[in-house]
Order: sequence, then C-alpha cells, then structure tokens
Amino acid sequence: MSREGVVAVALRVMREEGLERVTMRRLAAELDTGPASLYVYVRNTAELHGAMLDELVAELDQPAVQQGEDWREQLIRLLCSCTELLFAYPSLARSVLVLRPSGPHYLRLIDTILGLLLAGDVPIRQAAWGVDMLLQQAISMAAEQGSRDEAADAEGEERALAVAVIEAPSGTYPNIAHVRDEILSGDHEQRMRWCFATIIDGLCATR
Amino acid sequence: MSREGVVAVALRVMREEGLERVTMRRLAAELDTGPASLYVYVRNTAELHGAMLDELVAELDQPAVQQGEDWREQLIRLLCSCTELLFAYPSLARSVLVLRPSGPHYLRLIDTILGLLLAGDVPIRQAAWGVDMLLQQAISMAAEQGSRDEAADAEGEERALAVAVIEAPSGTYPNIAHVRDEILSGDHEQRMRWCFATIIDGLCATR
DNA sequence: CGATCGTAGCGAACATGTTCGTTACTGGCT
DNA sequence: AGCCAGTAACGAACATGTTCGCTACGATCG
Repeated sequence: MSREGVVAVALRVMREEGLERVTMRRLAAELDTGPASLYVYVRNTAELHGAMLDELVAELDQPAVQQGEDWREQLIRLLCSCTELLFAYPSLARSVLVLRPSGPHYLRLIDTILGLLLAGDVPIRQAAWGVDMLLQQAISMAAEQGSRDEAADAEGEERALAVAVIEAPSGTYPNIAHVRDEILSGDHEQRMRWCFATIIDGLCATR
Repeated sequence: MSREGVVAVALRVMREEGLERVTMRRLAAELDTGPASLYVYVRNTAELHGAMLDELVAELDQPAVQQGEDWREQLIRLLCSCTELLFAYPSLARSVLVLRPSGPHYLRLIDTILGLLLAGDVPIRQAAWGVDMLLQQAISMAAEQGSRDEAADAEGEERALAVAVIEAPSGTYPNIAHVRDEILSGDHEQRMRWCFATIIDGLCATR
C-alpha cells in the first residue's frame, strides 16, 4: 500500500468504469481499508487526479527533438497526441483543467515542448510563457470536445452554448448571427490543429 | 422566490464570504427553505455558478465598437477587464473554467469580441474560432493568478508547479532550467496583455 | 534500555451535492 | 362542478470528500 499503489488502482478503475467511479471510498474498498487511510498518500482528490494524469502522460511517447525535421509539425503532433490521450477521459481533463500538474512526466512534457519552441528560434520569454498556453489549450480542448460524446446525462449542459448560439436572434447579437455557420464548423481534428497553429503563429510573430 | 432571487442571494453571499460559503444548504437557509427546493430554479451547482458569472459579466461595461480607435487595444482592454473582474472571485473562475457559459450577458460579450475581431478584418472563421480561445484564456488566467493570493490553505497546491520548476535539475530538464528565469517573470498585468496579444497575433497571421 | 515523537492506519463523524417520493396548489379542460 | 396535469416546495435519504481523534508501531534520541 503506497502512493503508487493507490494511483495504479485509481487508473485501473478509471479505465474500466470511468473517472466517476473513482471515489475515495471505492479505492479504499478496493484496497480493503477505509477512506481516511488514503489521505496518507494523497492530499486530496485533486492531487490524486494530477498523479493519474502524470501516469497517463508517461505513456506518451515523446520523440527526441529532431533537428532536421520541421519543429512546428513535430510540436503540433505532440500536442495533438496529448489532447487525444485525454479524449478517452474527458472528466479527467476537466478535473486537471483547474490544476497545475507538476509530476515528473508532466515536467518532461514541458521540457520537450520548450525544446521544440527553442529549436524554432522562438525567443526565450515567449517560449517560456507560451508553454502554459499550449498545454492549457490542449487540456481544455479535451475537456470540451471529449465531454460531447460522454455520458448521455450531460448532453444538454455544455451544448447549451451551442444551442444558444444557434438560436441567437440576429437583432440582439448581430455578430454571432453573422458567424453562426463558421462557429460550429470543422471537426475536432481540424480545430485542434488550427488552435495550436494559431498560438504558435502568435508566438513567432515579431511585434 | 425565483431563479433571479436565488442567484442574487448567491452573489451576495459570495461577495460577503466567498464562493466557498455559497452552498446549496446555505442558500436554502438564507431563503428559509430546504436544499431541494432550489433545484426547481437551478439544475445544479455548475449552472448556478454559470448564472452568477453571467450576472457579473452584466456589470462589465462594453463600449460599442469604435470604428476609429485601435480595435486591438480595445479588445485587449475588454479582455483584461474580464480577467480582472474574475480576479476578485478566483474560485468562481475555476468553477466556470469547466463550463460553457451561455447566459445573455455572456453572449453579449461574445458578440462584442466578435465585432472587434471582424472590425480588425480578421477572417470570419478565425474570428469565430478565436473567441473561444480568448475567453478561455481570460477565465483561465483569473483562475490561476487569482488563486495565488486566495485562501492561505491552498498556497502550496498550485504553486507546486512553480516549486517544481525552480528545483528542476538541469540535468533531467535542461530546457526548463534554461528558461527558469523567464518562466516566472513579469507581473500578471504584463502576462495578461501578452497572452491576449499573442493569440490576436496568431489570429491575424496569414499562414 | 527506555522514553518520545512522528507517521501509518483507521473508524466515526460532519458538511456537502443531489435525488426520490410526496404534498399542496393552480391553471385549464371536459 | 369535477378532474387532471404540471409545477413549486420540501423532508428524508444517499453517496461523496474530508477531518478528527484514536491506536499501534518503529525509529531516534537521551
């Protein structure tokens, strides 16, 4: 019984039954103990989720920076694979969104992204500040897109914005009405790549 | 007793004692009833928070798009005021981060931002997709920065990343070590403006 | 060798979000 | 008038996260 053990059980339960079933009591039962015992290894649920993410990120293969290849394409590929990794567990993405993960594998990810940006001659400060934006964007996209096809009970919740946008009267919200067709266009693959590319463009732009 | 009434009480309690105190039971007690009664007007806590945000956004003054003025500066100012509005209630920002707000005032905000982007000749699709990024960024910055000086109990939680970054051994994470000084530099005012400017640059970039 | 202290471990408890089943009431339909 | 359907309202209940206080034990120090 250790922190690693708790996280491992948590991951297993999540893979089998979803994050919703990963409760302290459930984990405790799985480990033949009471809920309070888990707090020795994990400060709270948020930290547990962070640890779970870190373990997931570990499975991500991060190819070493290839000097010859196009760094932009490499970076976008990496970010896309992050997002897709979280697509399978949208509720974990939502949970991690309000976190600032700091596990070793997550740090490795940050380091790799930084390396790619620096390889692209992005100025140091812009690179440093940009990593956060890129990762936040990746997690955020997983949280949004993934929850779309998740549990049927939440279908009307986040889609409320989409509905509101579609029904927005052109008198009150002229601009929304004007872009109505564009705002919901594109599949997530396209939007994902576009979002990352946009931020990277912004980071490269010499203002 | 109505939805507006519930939201009003919730806002008052939040202003006086913080969002943590805004519990269903507390609101119910404030309205001399039981917790279950609130669910007639509000689907769940998330929706309540969304409604609270919408009310806050209503207080934001959104100047009509001034054709003559610099649209970029106007847009950045607007986004900054959004972020600062949420600075006072970081936990609300965190809660809203996983939401897709869709209240009337929030739609108005979206419409205004869209107007500014279109006024800047940003292509329609880029504008439509960009609004989300900008608002997500605004809320996210409030959630992160604001929680820094919030309740003292959470001090070590989100700062864990900062600590990890500072202590990152340069052997394992060379790039992090390389940008260490830059990654924590700048006050939130600077970073805020920089983030928005970066995204806008990306939206303008003709790729 | 003995005392002390920090920590694992745990049972019970508390506050919270949410749901269920039930009651009262009000509007409209026959 | 009589009936019905939808809704406000609510009390009780359940599952959850988290904390408190207690026990046991092992290491560390006098």
